[in-house]
Amino acid sequence: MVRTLSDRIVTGALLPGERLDEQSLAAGFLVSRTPVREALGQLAAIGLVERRPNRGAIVAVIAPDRLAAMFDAMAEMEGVCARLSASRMTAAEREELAAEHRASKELVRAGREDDYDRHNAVFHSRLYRGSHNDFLADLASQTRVRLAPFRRAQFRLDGRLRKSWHEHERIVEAILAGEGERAGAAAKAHVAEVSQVSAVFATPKLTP
Amino acid sequence: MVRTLSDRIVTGALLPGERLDEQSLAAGFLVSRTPVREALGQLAAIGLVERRPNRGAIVAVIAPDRLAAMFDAMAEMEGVCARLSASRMTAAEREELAAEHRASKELVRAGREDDYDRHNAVFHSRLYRGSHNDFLADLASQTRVRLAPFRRAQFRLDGRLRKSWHEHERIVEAILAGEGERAGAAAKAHVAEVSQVSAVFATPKLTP
DNA sequence: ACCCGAAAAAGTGTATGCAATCTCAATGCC
DNA sequence: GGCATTGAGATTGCATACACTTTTTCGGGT
Repeated sequence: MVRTLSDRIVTGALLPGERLDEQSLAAGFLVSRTPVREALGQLAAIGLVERRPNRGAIVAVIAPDRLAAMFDAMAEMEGVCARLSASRMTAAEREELAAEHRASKELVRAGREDDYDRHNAVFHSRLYRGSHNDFLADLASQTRVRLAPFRRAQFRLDGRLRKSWHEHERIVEAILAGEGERAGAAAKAHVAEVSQVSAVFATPKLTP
Repeated sequence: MVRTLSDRIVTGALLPGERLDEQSLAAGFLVSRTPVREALGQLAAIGLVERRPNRGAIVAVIAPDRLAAMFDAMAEMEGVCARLSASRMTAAEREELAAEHRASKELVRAGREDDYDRHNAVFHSRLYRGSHNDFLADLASQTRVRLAPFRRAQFRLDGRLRKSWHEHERIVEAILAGEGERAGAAAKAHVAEVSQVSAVFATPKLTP
């Protein structure tokens, strides 16, 4: 249930600022309000929803400043992960990363945005796991999830798909070459780019 | 109430592995089980307690591997914060940091471990805030809290107080000089040292 | 003496009910 | 006409109750 709600927020089925009424949710999930409340509590702790005392919960709406900070932090974390990946990934991990990256070129050529989005998620996940630090990887994944609502439609932008692929290319090259610093810098630059692009979508659609 | 429980875990009043019985807690706080459950849910989301379905909650007991990963990640995060602090801290922030650091020398000389512990918390907090990235600072603080139960008694060790102060010294020097890379490296080294020292206390006292 | 199994006890997960608080709108006052 | 106020409706927060799972204990058998 936490999973379901989390997905709905991440995929944009629930927009930032949208009200999360306990009763409606309870009715929707065919359970009572108690487990709903518990789920909301957990989502609030994760940071996906915001709980205002006696005033109900809403999908977390993030101030522009904080959003920028989150993207900055994300860039730093991805940089660290990429740097560590360059020195710690096994040969098998490197090959898988490279293979999937090569395969994704076809998605770019065909302009299959949704498929590339899925690939992108896997790519970044590989980067996190490649650090061989599960905690850091979890932290990075979590942050990525929290940013998802604000990064969603970026691939719709003209030429973004191709640019994203080339940025990935630089990261992969550096990792394969075992050059940690360069990989880290490339990953940081990649996220910074995404941050720029995503700023367009940052404005919440509904703020009643 | 989340705060209270969190404090008890961090300060070691509740040890890792210890059982958190909902009824007892409810009785202790003079409330019903419902709010206790909610608090436990939040603490579980933060990672301070572990919830096993139908088997109750315990204070989070962390596997040695994961603990090592957490300290590694902590080192990277502090490194990033220190690097950013070197370039972003205001003159006032730099002065406060340096002033408090200098003042703490007296605590070392007098061997006042508890006071130094408090100073240490403030010092690191300043480092996080100095990054001028609230999200990153929050992330670092949270991780620091989660590690607290395993880092608690480190200052009891012989000479650790003095060593800690000298490590801080290097960080402060680099930040005042505006040398981000050096500050980052010093902070990383500092946490790595703490990690080493804390490994001694990592073994959970009770695993029934 | 040890092990296995069943029943009781303890404890968690969920549902429901009630009190407190907030929202919103209509009304009265300036 | 605009603004504060008050009441009704709606919603959250907490307490209690019950069903279900796990654990413990006690008895019997090997």
